[in-house]
Amino acid sequence: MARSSFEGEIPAEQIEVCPVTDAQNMIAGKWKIIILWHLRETRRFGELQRLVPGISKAILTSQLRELERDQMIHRQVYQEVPPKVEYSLAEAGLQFFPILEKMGEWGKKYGVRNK
Amino acid sequence: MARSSFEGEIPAEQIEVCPVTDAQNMIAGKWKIIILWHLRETRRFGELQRLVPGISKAILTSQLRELERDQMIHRQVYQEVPPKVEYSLAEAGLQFFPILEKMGEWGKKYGVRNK
DNA sequence: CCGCATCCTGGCCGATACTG
DNA sequence: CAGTATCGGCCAGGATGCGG
Repeated sequence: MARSSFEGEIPAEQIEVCPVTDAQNMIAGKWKIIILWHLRETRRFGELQRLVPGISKAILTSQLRELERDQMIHRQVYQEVPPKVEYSLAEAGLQFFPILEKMGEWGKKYGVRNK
Repeated sequence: MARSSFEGEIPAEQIEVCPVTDAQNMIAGKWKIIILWHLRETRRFGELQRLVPGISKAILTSQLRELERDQMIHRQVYQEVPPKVEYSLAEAGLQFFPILEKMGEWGKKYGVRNK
C-alpha cells in the first residue's frame, strides 16, 4: 500500500478522493454511531459510558478523540475539581444527523435482522 | 466476546439492535461503496474489476458475496461458455442510493480532506 | 471524574497461483 | 471469463493498570 514516489503511477489516492467513502470512514468506528446518537444532547464523559452499554473507558476515549479530530463533535473542558468534560455535536455532526435518521429507516426495512 | 450460554447475561446483542449501526455494517467493506456506485448500471465481473482500480479478484469476489448475502445486489449467472455473470442493484441497494448521495454531499463539505 | 499507556488478539484485506 | 485456495500482514478495538 506504500506509494513509492510522490508522483506515484498508481492512483491509490484516487480511491480516497471519493467523498462518500470519506464520510463513511468518519463514522466507521464500532461505537461512533451510538455515541453520536446520544450526543443529540450535551453529555459528560461518565454519562456517555453509562449510556453506551459495554464500552470501556479506553475505547470511549479513543472514539471521542477521533470524532473530535474529524470535527464531528465539540469537547468542552471545565477547569475544576473534580474534572468535568462535556461533549456535544459540532457543525459537521449536526449536519450528519438527518443522514443518520435516513440510515435508520433504511436499516429497519432492509437490515440483516429482517432476513 | 464469546457468549457462553445461549441465554447470555451480557446484552451484547442489544448493541446490534441499532438499525443505523446495522446499515453501517452492511456498507462497511473497504470497497463496497465504490462497487455499489458502479452498480448503478448492471456490470459484469471483469468490468467491475476494471472500474475499481487496485482491487484483486479475490477481494472483489468476497465483497460481492457479502453484498449479495445482505441482499444489496443481485447476481445473475448465464450458463454459457465463456462464463458470464452480471451484477446489479437489488431493492435494498436501490433504496440505499439516495443515502449514498447525501453522504457524498456531506463528505464534500465536511470530509477530512477539507481540513 | 476523566483519560492515557501498554500489550494483545481476531478478522479484514492483499498477493499469488490454480481451475472449469 | 469468472472465479477458488492459501498464506500472511496490518490494525481497530479490547483488557488492564496508572496518573492528574
